[in-house]
Amino acid sequence: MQDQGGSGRATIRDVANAVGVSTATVSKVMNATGRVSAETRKAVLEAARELDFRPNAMARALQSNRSSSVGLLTDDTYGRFSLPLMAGLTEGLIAQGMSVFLCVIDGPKELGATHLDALLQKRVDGLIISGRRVDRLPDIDLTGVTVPTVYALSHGPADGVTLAPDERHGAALAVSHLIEIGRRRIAHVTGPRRFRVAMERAESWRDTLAAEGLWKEGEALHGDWSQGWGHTAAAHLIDGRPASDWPDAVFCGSDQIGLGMIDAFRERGIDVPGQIAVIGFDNWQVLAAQARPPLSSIDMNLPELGREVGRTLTRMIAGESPATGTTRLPCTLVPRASTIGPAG
Amino acid sequence: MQDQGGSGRATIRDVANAVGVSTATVSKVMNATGRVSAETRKAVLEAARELDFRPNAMARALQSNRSSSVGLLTDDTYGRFSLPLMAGLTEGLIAQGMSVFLCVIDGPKELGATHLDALLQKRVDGLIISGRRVDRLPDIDLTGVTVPTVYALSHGPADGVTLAPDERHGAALAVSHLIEIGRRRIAHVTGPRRFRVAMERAESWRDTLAAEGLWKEGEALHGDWSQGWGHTAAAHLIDGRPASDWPDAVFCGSDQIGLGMIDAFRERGIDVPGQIAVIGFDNWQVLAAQARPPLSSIDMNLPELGREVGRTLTRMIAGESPATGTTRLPCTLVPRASTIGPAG
DNA sequence: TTGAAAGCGATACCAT
DNA sequence: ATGGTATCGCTTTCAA
Repeated sequence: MQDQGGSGRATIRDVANAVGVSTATVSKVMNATGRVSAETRKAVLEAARELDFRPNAMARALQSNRSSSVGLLTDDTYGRFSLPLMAGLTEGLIAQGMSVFLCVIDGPKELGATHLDALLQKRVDGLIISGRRVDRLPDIDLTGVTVPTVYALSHGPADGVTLAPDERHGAALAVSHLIEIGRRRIAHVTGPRRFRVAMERAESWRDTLAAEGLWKEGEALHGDWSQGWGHTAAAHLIDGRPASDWPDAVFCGSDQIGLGMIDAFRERGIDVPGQIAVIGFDNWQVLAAQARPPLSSIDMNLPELGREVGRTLTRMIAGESPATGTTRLPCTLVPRASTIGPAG
Repeated sequence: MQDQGGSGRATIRDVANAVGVSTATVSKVMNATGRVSAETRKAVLEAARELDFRPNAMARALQSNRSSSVGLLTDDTYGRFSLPLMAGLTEGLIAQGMSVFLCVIDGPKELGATHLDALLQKRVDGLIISGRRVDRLPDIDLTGVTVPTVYALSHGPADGVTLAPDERHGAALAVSHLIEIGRRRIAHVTGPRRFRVAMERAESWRDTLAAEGLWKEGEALHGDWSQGWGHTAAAHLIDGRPASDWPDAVFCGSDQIGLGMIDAFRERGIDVPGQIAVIGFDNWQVLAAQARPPLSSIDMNLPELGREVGRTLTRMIAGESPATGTTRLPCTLVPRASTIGPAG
């Protein structure tokens, strides 16, 4: 009593029979290809609706050699970076009828191979490789894979196509912002040296300061990405030093570090941003907006990156060859009270 | 020079030709069905490997009427709950060659319909519906859809199959833990009343306390899920009251609330857990583990939930009819310093 | 043990 | 403007 019309199980032949035409004609109507009389078209359309006809994508794929689906391989179990990216990705691709297979390959090495094999059997039109660690690729062997592939966030091989946020631009945005609000002694506290993004942001911090001829003593402070490290680093910068030696702003490599920093300053009765302004990176809403004071940050525009990945992959599938190497997408400054104060 | 053998584009006929047998025989070998001589089998297997033959899943699907893929519809752009669930889901399903289409339908209402249509055209064998708001379903019209469907996290219709964490169990775990460490005046600060999970956790808090004959004054404090609310609620509980009126523990409806709480206590010089123990909910690692002190919490075991969703859906696809209504999966207590102190 | 042939559902070419 | 038919790659009887 639930299957009026067989819901979605009707074939093109059912429609053809219902109208009294051939399957070829129905196909033409459904794809708006070839000449069909207005009358026939209307009848076919009506029957299709009536029967809840939905063309079988498998059959179509078999015939056209295009599956209208792509695979996304990621080792990001946590999703802080992946999901916003996926949101943009699926949004961009669905417009062209493309669906995205998600494969989370956080686990034994063979898991990646298994997923990849499944995707290849399903004849995905394209592949996206994205990693949790922005600098290290998920562990998959792509040897011999001829499917168009885009690397997102994590960096693919030199002859591959990679899309990633413009880390240097983001860092420059942060530092320029601090300079604009009048800060001159801008410290940098960030993640491990082995992270490519940490080095890129640090370089950009240094370059931007140098371009303005500002405070150049001291180096970037490298630790992990955590709140705890922010806290510790703040102590390094402040404790046992005269206030005249303090920075008047800190650019942090992650929002978590920024939070720890703010925390430590508060404990010491240092006003943020009055005495020291703080800006983070990632614009991890739920953290940054909830901080006290709310933490200014740099947004990597991951959804937009995802959309761009979709566009690029689509073009590759269509036969184009986008620039190899890494294409950088701009970041955005999100000012909050930790730099501009409560007044705005 | 990269396509030795045409990488993954070889057909069953290519293999058959290479060996000098029929496609039927190759098929039998590949599927371990029918009788084939050991000799032939070996030759076929070898040729298949040689040619990097990968059966075309589209053709197989067309023939078997099974696509070996399922669709996951979610409106969780943020991913805090979705991704751990997906990780478990894909892990559980890939073992059976099943891949998961991810559809993020956070956007205009028609987006859901578009995605659903794409999935139906692709003849997914099953559907998973999961929401950001645990109590409200993503906005999709499933009328007339006959594909096996499982609801995860968010609750489906009464005659549907839903899998969700056992909120009451989780809350009971938290409260029992507090009681075990000797607390007797256990407050509860949680999210909005309109959230089903908020009400369930609050009820369980009340019931567990009542069962022990403990402090029953006061009601659960409902606000939003944020750190800010935790901070405010702490003020309610503490400010202007004699210390003898203070709770000696607070069970928080989210880790964020717990963080705000800890923060407020610290500002007031109240020792956690010395004077007041705090426990959160969600076990959002990156927040809870980084808190000062690290926040005890309740883990909803989302990856396991995902695996179970996979199993259930598989059974439904196989024709079984699992119990309708909601099946609850147990939570786990994750004790940290905010309840048991630094010593352990 | 092996193979020939009929589909699965849709598309596209070529007639009509 | 329509329709017959071969075809996509694989599975599955049914014969041989």
